[in-house]
Amino acid sequence: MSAETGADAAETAGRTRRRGQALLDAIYTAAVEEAAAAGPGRLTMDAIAKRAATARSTLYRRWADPVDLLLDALAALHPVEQPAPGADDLRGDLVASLRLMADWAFSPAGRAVMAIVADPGRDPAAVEALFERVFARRGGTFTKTVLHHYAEHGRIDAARLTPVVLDIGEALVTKRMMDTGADPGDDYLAAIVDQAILPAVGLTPDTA
Amino acid sequence: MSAETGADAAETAGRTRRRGQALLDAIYTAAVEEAAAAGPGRLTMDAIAKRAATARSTLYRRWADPVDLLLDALAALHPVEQPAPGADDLRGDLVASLRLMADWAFSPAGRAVMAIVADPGRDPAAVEALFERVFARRGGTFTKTVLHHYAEHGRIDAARLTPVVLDIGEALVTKRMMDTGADPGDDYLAAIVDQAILPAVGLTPDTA
DNA sequence: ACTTTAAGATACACGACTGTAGCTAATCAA
DNA sequence: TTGATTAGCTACAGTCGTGTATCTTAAAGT
Repeated sequence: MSAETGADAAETAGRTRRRGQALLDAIYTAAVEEAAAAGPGRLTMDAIAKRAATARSTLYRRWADPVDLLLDALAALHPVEQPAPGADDLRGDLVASLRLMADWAFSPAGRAVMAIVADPGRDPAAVEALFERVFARRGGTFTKTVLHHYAEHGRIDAARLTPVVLDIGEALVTKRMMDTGADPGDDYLAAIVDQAILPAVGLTPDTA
Repeated sequence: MSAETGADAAETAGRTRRRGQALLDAIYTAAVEEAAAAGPGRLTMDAIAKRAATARSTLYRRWADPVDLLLDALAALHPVEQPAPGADDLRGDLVASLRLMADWAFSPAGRAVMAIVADPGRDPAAVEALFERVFARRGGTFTKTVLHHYAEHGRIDAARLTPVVLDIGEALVTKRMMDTGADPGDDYLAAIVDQAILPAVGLTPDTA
């Protein structure tokens, strides 16, 4: 008495029993997808468990509440790709870094993060934990990495790389996504670089 | 048989009966405050009714669900103050318009709107309705009003007032609020104007 | 092989919110 | 004053999520 007529047992769920990392990965993925789909405000242990095809008790053994779980998930998931400023192409590298950011922001993880930080009822401690655990290990923000690289090579004035300037690209991409709900196209990213970032660092698109 | 020993009846609630606009105002205020406190994801008819000191059935007579109610509330509430570009002070007017925006964004209505547009599980139709009903009647965004005013007076090149440039100020204020959770100080608003907006329209803080 | 661990599957009482219904009495318009 | 409207109250069944507590049996470790 084992297999028989049972349904096709979608991807071995139910008959085999996951443990350790495989189980964690499934739970983390489920948590982030659930957060991206419903928003952290509507995130429940129940929904995560269902999506991960596990039992609620399994979740309660490790985490006290859904947000706790979600923070672990965001920290554990594959880190965001890093911009790699390469050739002598400041403008191109900036556009590419914004492309990376937009792709990430549009992923389940990015949408979950955005919803967390925009949540009015957010727990300040949770946001702080999020920044520390998810972003701390990263060198910095997307355009920041690129801008600092070119500042070190003397292409732009390091004195102009203030916190405000380093935020321009990310801020505009974020706002665009909140306004339209869609991924900004490459044309828009290029416009951000040409019309906002480059002027702020004292360059024109031609001289970049 | 009327007053008797009843509790002090906080601000006549319970003994008098509100109708029409007075009741609507109370409900709208409660809805926005509730949304700002809990986030639209956690917004319930029950909580709104409790906060407005009315009965759920009163709400269900008019609205089908909490978001429906919230959209009406945001549309009905006092519109956002308009920036009034005045003297020949572009920089000062820009800072003032960002101050207006920050104050609004930090109000219950602003936080509710921010949470709605950042909600991953948001209903696109709701967001569209929000923009149409709440923002359409306004001339435009905060810095946009100011920038167009000075463009008409020849102070800045109208060709540079692209959608991206018109969004810079609002985007940076929004991001700052999401990052810190606090109202950006006037110093930061001035930095946004000096380091991001003015360079983008082709001016330096001195020439503004 | 045997033992230990813990995933998975129940079941349970509890609370919160839902949507509907019915009643009463306050408010308004005639 | 009279009648129509409807705010405010109460109750209800139903659903969903919560934590906790079992029990079984796979999947490790020895």
